[in-house]
Amino acid sequence: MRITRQQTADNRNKVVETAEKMFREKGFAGVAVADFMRAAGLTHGGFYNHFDSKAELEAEAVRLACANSTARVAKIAAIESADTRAQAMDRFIQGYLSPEIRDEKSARCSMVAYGADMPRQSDDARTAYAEGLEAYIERFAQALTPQGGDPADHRAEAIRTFSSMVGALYLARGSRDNEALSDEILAVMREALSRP
Amino acid sequence: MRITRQQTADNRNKVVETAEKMFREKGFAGVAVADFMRAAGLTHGGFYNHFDSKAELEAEAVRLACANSTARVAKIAAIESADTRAQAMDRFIQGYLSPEIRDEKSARCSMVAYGADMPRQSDDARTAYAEGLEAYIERFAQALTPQGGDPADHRAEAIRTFSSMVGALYLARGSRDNEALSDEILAVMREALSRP
DNA sequence: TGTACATCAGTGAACGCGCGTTCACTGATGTAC
DNA sequence: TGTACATCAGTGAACGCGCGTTCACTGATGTAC
Repeated sequence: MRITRQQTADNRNKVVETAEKMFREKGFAGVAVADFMRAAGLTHGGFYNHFDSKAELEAEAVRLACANSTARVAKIAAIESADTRAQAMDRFIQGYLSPEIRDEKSARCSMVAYGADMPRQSDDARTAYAEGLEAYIERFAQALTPQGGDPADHRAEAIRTFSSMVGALYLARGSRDNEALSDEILAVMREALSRP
Repeated sequence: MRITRQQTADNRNKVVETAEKMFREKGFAGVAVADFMRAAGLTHGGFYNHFDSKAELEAEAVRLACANSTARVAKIAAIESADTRAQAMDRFIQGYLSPEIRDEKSARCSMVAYGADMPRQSDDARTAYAEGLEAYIERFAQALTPQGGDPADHRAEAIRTFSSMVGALYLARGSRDNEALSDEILAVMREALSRP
């Protein structure tokens, strides 16, 4: 039963978006082709009309996830007023380190979600991650730059800040069984990174 | 062919140690029972004389890895002279953030190696990780404490420092395809965390 | 201390399951005229 | 615009492989006497 070109394109997007979210929750190996196809409202056989292999989709999922994360920071970087921008950035960082974000099943941050698997992923996926991180840090630096400043001067600050955030969220997510410790890590880092 | 009790115990240890190292390189799912048994010089059938399941071994691997990592920091914390201790800690941190450690196939730091998989591991493994991290941070705080100081006062500093280290190593390992970026992240954090 | 038997760690074939991928088929869309 | 046929996305059964786990067997060690 052939469908319209539009429907075909929509289906493909739906598959990528659905799989991407599931990968962030259960990892690449934890989600079968049949799983995300079913979740996208399709059957597994048709997958290969859109992709050569599951690995190809995984790379595309990384690209999409990085683009989404970068877009979120870019939105902050685009704020005109330096004060408003700094406030938005502070909210972003404090939110990033909140128990709510930690407790989401699908790791919200693509860099946290996918970093661990990169050494075992395809060249394509690894390149997507590395390029995505570069773009992300660049936007992050812009978002941290005061009115009229040069983002290049704030790149090291972006790296320091974002590394701390990633490490804290990573450890907090990994040690959720010890709630006191996990909460403590987040609280210490929220305080350390709060921008008064 | 029955073997001596000593040999039995040795074999079991060999299996745990071998598997633990392989898990850090390829992840739990990336190493089959037959793989690590062969690497340990045995055949796969005998595995179940020592463990109920692969999951049980995974939990034991996490326990061992955390104990090893904590022991390394404990060794520094045990140094009497505050100056020597501070120097050792500085070397440890600078080494942790070196390209050499990043480029090792098996992530050296247990917390980095296993954190990402914890949300999908058994209760047993998750508890081992969470308890291991608590012990690690406690030792880390001791190692950072100057002569006669109270480690409790340095716990927040330990969390800040270690979170930064973990985030930087994690991102650097994930973005190795972009060598300039990966090196830059490590360099920025070595500088930020150097203790003059 | 010596003997006879029970124990049990190691072996490797086999089982069953899940997964990625293939394939023949369907039928509505897209296109040539 | 209407008709006839080709295309191709979707379907679901089937294939082949790898993996965790089981099992019958082996034979040296451990133990009871």
